[in-house]
Amino acid sequence: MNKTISDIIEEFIISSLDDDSFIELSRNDLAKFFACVPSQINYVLNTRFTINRGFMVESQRGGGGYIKVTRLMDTNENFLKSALNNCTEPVNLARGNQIVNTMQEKALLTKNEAEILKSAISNKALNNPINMENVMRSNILKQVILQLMKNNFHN
Amino acid sequence: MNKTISDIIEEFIISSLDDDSFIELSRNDLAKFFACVPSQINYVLNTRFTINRGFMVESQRGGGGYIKVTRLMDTNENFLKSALNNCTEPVNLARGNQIVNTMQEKALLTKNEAEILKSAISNKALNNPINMENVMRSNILKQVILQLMKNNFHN
DNA sequence: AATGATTAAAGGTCAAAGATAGTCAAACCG
DNA sequence: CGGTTTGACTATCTTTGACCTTTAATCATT
Repeated sequence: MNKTISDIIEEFIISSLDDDSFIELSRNDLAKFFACVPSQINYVLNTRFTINRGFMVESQRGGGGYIKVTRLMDTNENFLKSALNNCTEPVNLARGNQIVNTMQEKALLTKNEAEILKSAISNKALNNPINMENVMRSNILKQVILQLMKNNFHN
Repeated sequence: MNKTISDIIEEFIISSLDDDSFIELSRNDLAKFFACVPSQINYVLNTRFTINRGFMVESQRGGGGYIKVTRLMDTNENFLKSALNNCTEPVNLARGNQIVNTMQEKALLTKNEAEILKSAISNKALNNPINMENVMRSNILKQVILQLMKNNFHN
């Protein structure tokens, strides 16, 4: 709704990170640009650009000082890359579920999302013998919907 | 029937929910508008906008604080049943996406979950001409992983 | 030219003030 | 009595400013 100055600064920094994996900022210049006190920048960095949210902040004081914000490519990305590699060849049910479970462990999927996905790749969803996308798709959706019903209503 | 101020606030919020599935309110502004104490708003939310009645309330304190009221369509179960019925016959891409989008609008799927699902039923995921579960599964997973990468890493 | 001292230019910390929202129990009213 | 209204007190998030620390640049001395 009503964005705070902190929200706006956050957006600015994130949008500046679009292409590069890091940027260097000047705390004072940023504060001037947004007409706020310099410590406001620290507030934004401390509350928004945490490790938990996938960022790293380094800085240097003194003349020529700077603040460097890095978007972390943590092991999650490596895992996804390797999993994607796995998918260049057929994936059986056990292996598929294992991949989904690991994604959930790594918080790349919520429990709900993992359940949705596992129902999408279940044998039930995929056991269509004929080459028909629409049929396969309807099977997948059917399974997902059944799963959602189970999640949302207890019967 | 003499309406109480609580009833009137309830009606106001519900009418604000016309098309959108949620709105964000300012507790203080609303209280001022209805010339009541702010905690009156909490009373209305606690007694009228319950899960049981098909609503969800989220909020944030402090500067830029807000109250977000989401309507959880109680016709959700009916919609799922009808969608499931749809899936007894082939579902083309447009129709499939439409179903997923509606599930998202009805808060049955988060944005993330909807994206996952749409990538799972995309033409890319399903265009395998041979009757092989494992191949289809790996295709689906591949698309989902690509989507997750897009969600989690900006490149 | 080398070195040590001083100054200027960053960024950091923390607590108070400001801005919202939440809780709970007493008072009120039908 | 049961639902509603009110307000004092509390909790949480944001903004601000005074004071602190670190580092580069400069200056003075030998």
